[in-house]
Amino acid sequence: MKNMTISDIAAKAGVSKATVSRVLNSPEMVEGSTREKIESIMKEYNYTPSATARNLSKQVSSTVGVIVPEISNSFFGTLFSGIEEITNKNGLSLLYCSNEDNEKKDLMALELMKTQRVRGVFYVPAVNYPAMGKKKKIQKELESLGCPVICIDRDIALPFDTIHFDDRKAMKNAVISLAEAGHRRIAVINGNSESSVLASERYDGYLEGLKAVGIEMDEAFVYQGVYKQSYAYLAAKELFQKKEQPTAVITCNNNLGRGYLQAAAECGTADLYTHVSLDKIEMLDLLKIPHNYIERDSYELGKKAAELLISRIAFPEKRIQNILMEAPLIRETY
Amino acid sequence: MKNMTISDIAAKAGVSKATVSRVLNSPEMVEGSTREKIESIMKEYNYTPSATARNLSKQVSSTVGVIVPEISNSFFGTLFSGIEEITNKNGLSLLYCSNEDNEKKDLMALELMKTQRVRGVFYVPAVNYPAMGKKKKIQKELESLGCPVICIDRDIALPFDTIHFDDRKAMKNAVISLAEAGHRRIAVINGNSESSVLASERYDGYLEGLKAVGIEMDEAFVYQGVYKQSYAYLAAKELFQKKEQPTAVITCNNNLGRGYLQAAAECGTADLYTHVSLDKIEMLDLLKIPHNYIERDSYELGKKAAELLISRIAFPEKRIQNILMEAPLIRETY
DNA sequence: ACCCAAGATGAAACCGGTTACATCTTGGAA
DNA sequence: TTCCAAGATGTAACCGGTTTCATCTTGGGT
Repeated sequence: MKNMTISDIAAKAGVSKATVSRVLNSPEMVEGSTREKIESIMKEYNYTPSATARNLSKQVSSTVGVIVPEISNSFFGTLFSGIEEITNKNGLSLLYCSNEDNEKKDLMALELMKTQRVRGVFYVPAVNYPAMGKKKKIQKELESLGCPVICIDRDIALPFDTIHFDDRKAMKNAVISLAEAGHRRIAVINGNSESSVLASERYDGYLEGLKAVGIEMDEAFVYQGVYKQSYAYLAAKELFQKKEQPTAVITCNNNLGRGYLQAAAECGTADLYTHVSLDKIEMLDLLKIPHNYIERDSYELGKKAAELLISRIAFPEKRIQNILMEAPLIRETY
Repeated sequence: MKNMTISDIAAKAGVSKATVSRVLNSPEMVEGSTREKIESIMKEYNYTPSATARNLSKQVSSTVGVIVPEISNSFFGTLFSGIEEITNKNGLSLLYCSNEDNEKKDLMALELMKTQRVRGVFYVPAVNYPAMGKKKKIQKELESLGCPVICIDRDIALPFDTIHFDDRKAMKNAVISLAEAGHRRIAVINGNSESSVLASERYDGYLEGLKAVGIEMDEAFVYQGVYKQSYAYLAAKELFQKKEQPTAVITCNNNLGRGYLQAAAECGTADLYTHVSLDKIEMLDLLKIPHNYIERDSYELGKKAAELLISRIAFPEKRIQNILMEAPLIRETY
């Protein structure tokens, strides 16, 4: 059964399509009996206006785009839910595209958003942006979108609104807290801080923490690779072999935390080190396994990001905002 | 900077918009030098055609819809990724909407898909469909979408393509396997089988299993409530209090499995019963905690579902398909 | 009774593409 | 040389809405 059009409805009601359009958009302009007649015909034929046509005609879209690395990662899944809660309330639908933490996909995702002429974009940039040339390209692409962009979780220092957690501060706090508990040899397992702003923020926080408590950085305790479980697994295994051992370890995202736990469980040394994980790791609380972590509430992040976009759409000229969210340290084992 | 239109490009190139449209859609129809000129102008001004206009004009959309209960549940997050892999390859973008396992939201989601005039819909129905009236309404709504619909994970017996796991068989197998290992008192924690096809399939599988091995069903061992962690937690606590105890328990989705584990961990009785979980529970493998589960590969489910939609779009008249996927039992503790 | 403003509705242009059809070239066959 | 088919391009209608502007009623003030 083909979809009805506004002309079909107009014909059945014996009015012009302008009138039908009015009952859709400003019903108060249409005289009572006419409106009722049109409404009943719309109901009878189950008519729903086409967003495509409406968007084209109005020159604005009713959908916003979301670009994240991978939705199956619970951090981003939850972020996405938070975004949805707010956009839904504002009558915006969500167009999803992953970038798989990969620059090429990232550009394709932006291209998609552009052809779709979305109203705004939530953008978690692919994690690595080494060369400045790449960054300029992304910036150009973002600007040519012609719509507001909210950079989430990763501040790639572009002239757009951003919102993310204060990872640097959280890392610093974690180090200080560990030091206060007597730890002097604190290892860290992180992503690559030379190619990722995210990783370098975290690393800087680590260094600041060490400095604050007067501990000299020991390269043997610093692992910076990729944000993958497998990398942390290998790093942990290597740590376990060292002649001089750390007494604490900080893992810098949920995948890395899982990799560390995997290695620890395999060696039966789960509590060899005091472990602080950036991002809570699921199931540990249920299993009553004590767990220290830096809590980043990604649902809240999503909600805040969505509110930021809504306000940006309403006030396009307002100056750029950079929102920093607190990520508290939750201590259970030391 | 406003977006360029096809007319702008045509004007700059000194040709008609038809010609520009041709270099976009069938470049071979355009003479070499003309095409190159147009292409270079498009590149220079970073022109990207509007999908909105194209969709309206072509009378087909390039996006497909996905309706799932909640994306933050890893089962659905992974399902979504699987869908994306295939739709991406086929040049389709994804419009997301959650239904929160709630009928009202479900109808709103379908309405959204209709106004967006999507090319097809992946639909995981809200879990409960008690009254036949509600079902008819959903069916009417689905039909009025005017596009292919793939019902995923939950077969609500409507005339659309479906794909889901053979939960009934998997449950039956699990019971038989437990019985063969000597278990006679096998409890089950499930959703409400009177209001959900999903839950009733699982319950029926459980009953078939009992029957196959000649065990009489004992109501004291059957818990059917809602698919929430908190429900399984309470159910498990209650089981633990019983004078006559089961020796094994089957939990019928990942939330219920988690709730059971939570209760068990709290009582320090993690291995009091042999536990089989429908759906693998994350982290247990990493932590080297042995775990029996019915494995449902939701990434694969998503890919298969997407292939089904692609083929349905290509062959609208092909007869309806109902695909059943195997869900193997993974045994580790008995 | 007259006039005008306000209210209801319609006509038509427009949004940015696609496409059927018309027109104009051009080159090769006869 | 003539003629026609094939190839290149343009014209204009169309997709399904929205919106400006014009037209037509109607009722109240004087």
